[in-house]
Amino acid sequence: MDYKDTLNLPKTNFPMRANLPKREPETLRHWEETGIYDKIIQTAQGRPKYILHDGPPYANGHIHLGTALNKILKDMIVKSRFMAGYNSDYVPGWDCHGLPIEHQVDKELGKAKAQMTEVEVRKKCREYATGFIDIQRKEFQRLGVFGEWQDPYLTMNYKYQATIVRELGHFFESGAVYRGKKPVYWCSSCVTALAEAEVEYADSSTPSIYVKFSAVDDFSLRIPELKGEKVNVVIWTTTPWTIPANLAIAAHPSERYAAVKAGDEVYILAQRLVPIAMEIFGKTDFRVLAEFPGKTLEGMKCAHPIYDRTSQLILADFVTLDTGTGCVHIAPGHGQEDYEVSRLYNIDVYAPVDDRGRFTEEVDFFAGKFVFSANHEIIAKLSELGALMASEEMNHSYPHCWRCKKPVIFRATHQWFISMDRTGLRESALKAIDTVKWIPKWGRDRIYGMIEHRPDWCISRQRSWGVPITALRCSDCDSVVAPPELFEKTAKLFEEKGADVWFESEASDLAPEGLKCPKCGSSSFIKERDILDVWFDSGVSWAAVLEARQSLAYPADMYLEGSDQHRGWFHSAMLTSVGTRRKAPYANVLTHGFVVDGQGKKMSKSLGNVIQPSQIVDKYGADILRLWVSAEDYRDDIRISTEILDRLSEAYRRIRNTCRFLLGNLADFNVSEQVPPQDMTALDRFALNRLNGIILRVRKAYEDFDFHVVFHTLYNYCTVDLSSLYLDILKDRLYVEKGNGKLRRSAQTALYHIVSSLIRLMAPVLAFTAEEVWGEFNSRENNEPSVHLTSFPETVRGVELTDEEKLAWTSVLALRQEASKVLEEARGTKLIGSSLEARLIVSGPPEFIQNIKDMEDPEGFFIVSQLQLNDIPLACGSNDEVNPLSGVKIEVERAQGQKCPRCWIWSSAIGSDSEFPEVCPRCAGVLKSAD
RNA sequence: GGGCCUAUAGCUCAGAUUGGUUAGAGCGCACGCCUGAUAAGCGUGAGGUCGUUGGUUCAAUUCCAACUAGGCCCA
Repeated sequence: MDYKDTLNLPKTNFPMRANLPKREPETLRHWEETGIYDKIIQTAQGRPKYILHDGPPYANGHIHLGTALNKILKDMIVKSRFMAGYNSDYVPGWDCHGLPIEHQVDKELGKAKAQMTEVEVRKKCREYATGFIDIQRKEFQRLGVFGEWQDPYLTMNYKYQATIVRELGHFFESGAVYRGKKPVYWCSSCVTALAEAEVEYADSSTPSIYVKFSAVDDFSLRIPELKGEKVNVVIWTTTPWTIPANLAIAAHPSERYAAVKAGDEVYILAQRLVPIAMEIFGKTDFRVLAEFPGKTLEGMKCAHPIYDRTSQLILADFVTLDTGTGCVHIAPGHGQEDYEVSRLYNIDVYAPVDDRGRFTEEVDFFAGKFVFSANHEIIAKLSELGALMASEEMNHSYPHCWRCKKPVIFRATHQWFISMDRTGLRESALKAIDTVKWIPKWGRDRIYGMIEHRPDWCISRQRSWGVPITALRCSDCDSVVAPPELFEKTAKLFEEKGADVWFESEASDLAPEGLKCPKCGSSSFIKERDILDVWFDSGVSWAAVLEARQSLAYPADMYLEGSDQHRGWFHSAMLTSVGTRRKAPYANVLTHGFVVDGQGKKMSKSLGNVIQPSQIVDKYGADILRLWVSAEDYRDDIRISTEILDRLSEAYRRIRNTCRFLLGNLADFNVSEQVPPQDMTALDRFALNRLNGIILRVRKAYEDFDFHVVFHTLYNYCTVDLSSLYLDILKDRLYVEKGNGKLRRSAQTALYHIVSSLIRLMAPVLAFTAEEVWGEFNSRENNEPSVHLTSFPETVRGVELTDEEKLAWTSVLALRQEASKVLEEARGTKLIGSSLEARLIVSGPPEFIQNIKDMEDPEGFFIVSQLQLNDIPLACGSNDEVNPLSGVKIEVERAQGQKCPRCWIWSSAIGSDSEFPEVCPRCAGVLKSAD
């Protein structure tokens, strides 16, 4: 007869194959229909808060793996904090203003834009952003991310825009904001400022000239060899038209410079470049009078070659000696580096060029001339004045306008700044940095260095799509008029009508009643047309979101973004918060690395190694993507490849199948049938003791945000502790023993705790699968409708082990491992196939053997049919602490008797029961009791 | 070019809080077993000059430096 039907084999509806791409959307629908997130919020009422504040992704394009990684990490934190007993409401957000969107809209509009008003363009931008918010929201939700998706924060929301203006007002009020000049890319054909992203580099031919600046100061005071000589400093430039704006010459502080005499003049230039330069100048007969470090030159003055003013010598680290003379022509109004170094020396930002790229009236000889066409005239003038040492044409990469493709210029224009030092912002920010916990801790050094060295924050942009800098200027005296009432009035208007109102209204309508210029008393104003840097928008989210929403709190417990945000959002949030609230907006900052390919290279279209989240979700499922996020140590850059995903799929299947096996063996188990710990078998208690270790370890890992520890711990638990050890041993008892017998119920009690804990421990990572397992596990009990409403498991009580018991398990486990090697040898010689065909003979020291004798079912533990134990006194007399198996010998024989057709264990006692003569006594007993 | 970071088996991770005997785990791979978790389960085995080169030391994969490769941010 077939005894299979008399066994208690696993039974479950939980499918082995996940088919995640198909099943996950169903789960999502279920979550939506049951309002899972609302329930989470309700459940969390009254709990202590743990606020993870979302850094807003930019509302442009689809999500990529980096944003997916970021959102999944956040979700794992939010879910795990909820399960650890916190109220962790998550409000996702989007960054909506800014150039990339305006840029896209520009492209779509093409020439039509010229006919449109600013407000019309802004409307298009708003529509564009809204479209992508909807797309990204769906994409994020598909990943199983929970949050207030129906009420996210958007930087373009009217209320948010109002907050931006209010916070800006606070900066104005504090005196930190000023209007100054700064060079920007400027297209004189489009008559507009350009951002870095709007500039394309193309090869271009320009004149390159060497110009001498004759000394005004007496250089021999510092370099005695120059006594009585006619000294010149020689510069090199590829933009002759900036010579009229020259105000300084920069040398490298530590490089060596030489004073070279050729003919009756002395030329100063970098020592290393002397031979090349002299050849270019056509001077074959020269000698070096002196050599000195660049810093010797600091503060000396030369005469401007054309105009009646001086040009001072300064020092700058950016000076290189690849080309030119090592003496760099500095026009503070026409170059980024020139500008920065000039500020250190308090040199004016001078840019005598108008919007159309023409020299202004103040420029003698060239006024009204377009700068590029003035190049040759300037060269001619220099030559005429004897200042030109050499001139040649040169090909190099030069910035061009992305729209009209014409070469652009660098030109100082009026900009708004937040001063880093006027109100002590830098100092306060640096102090606040040390009140924050940076994870990993090098994050602190990184942001500290940036804030320590950053220039004043230029907050103005000459664009349409953003929040305007709502300041006025006096029409009569040009003073800035920006009192608190103005910001409060505009904020109120914005709340109601949005920031468009600034563009639609006249200055007179925007100015508060009775406003007068504090300088001249005029009441006629011009409104500022610049908009704010979008970093200011997202930077103040702590005010617009954390302070504004009841369910949240300021400062946040955590900001979590990629490591690039030390320069970005962490930075702007810190400055805005310190600037107006005097403290950091976050208590912890966690950073993750970037997603790179299997070789550690960054993903790029040109390398063709880009993987989209949707590809992974469609092929493997979101849970595999989530498993990937959890498996990798995100503090470094994290790799992704098909091999990695395939490995993870294997891991996923193992975890899933372990759950399936557990569920299958609990099919006939009811919680009311639990066996109390003291009545459980020793093996089951041992298993629960292991489970407790896992629970503690995993909970700690969640607390520390060590998700890869969560993954490795749970995965190893499934494979090592459960599948290959405990569950393998347990099969005999579960299948063969009496269905409702104590031995079987003891095992099931353990399995119940295990699966119940496992599901909850994995829920923050495997959000979909855990829910699926929960549905099957909980179908009889109907406690919580969702695993995501439960809490992390507590450790099981009453299964503690004494030190002696622990030691005994260690030695018995070591023996089991060794036994499997011996069994494998026997398998190799065809002595046995299945281990149940074996009889194991273990010989060893009496105390060691006693450990085995004390076991309740030693044969079952080794999964063999018979076990023979022999005491042999210890030869050397001492216990070996390191190796519990010293002096132990294991042998294998074929098991005696016959194979019981029911339990497959070999026994000599088959046939001893007259009623069931085919089976072993144990099975006979079980079969009888079943009747 | 500057700042910060990373580098352990094919893959994902441990590890040496204070340098010290054969550097661990799981997966994958190879081979075998089982066919009562079966598009599953079990076992055994082979894989690493701990990125490279120097230095400190009796001793370094572990400390230091340089270099190489890679990443982020600047220029």
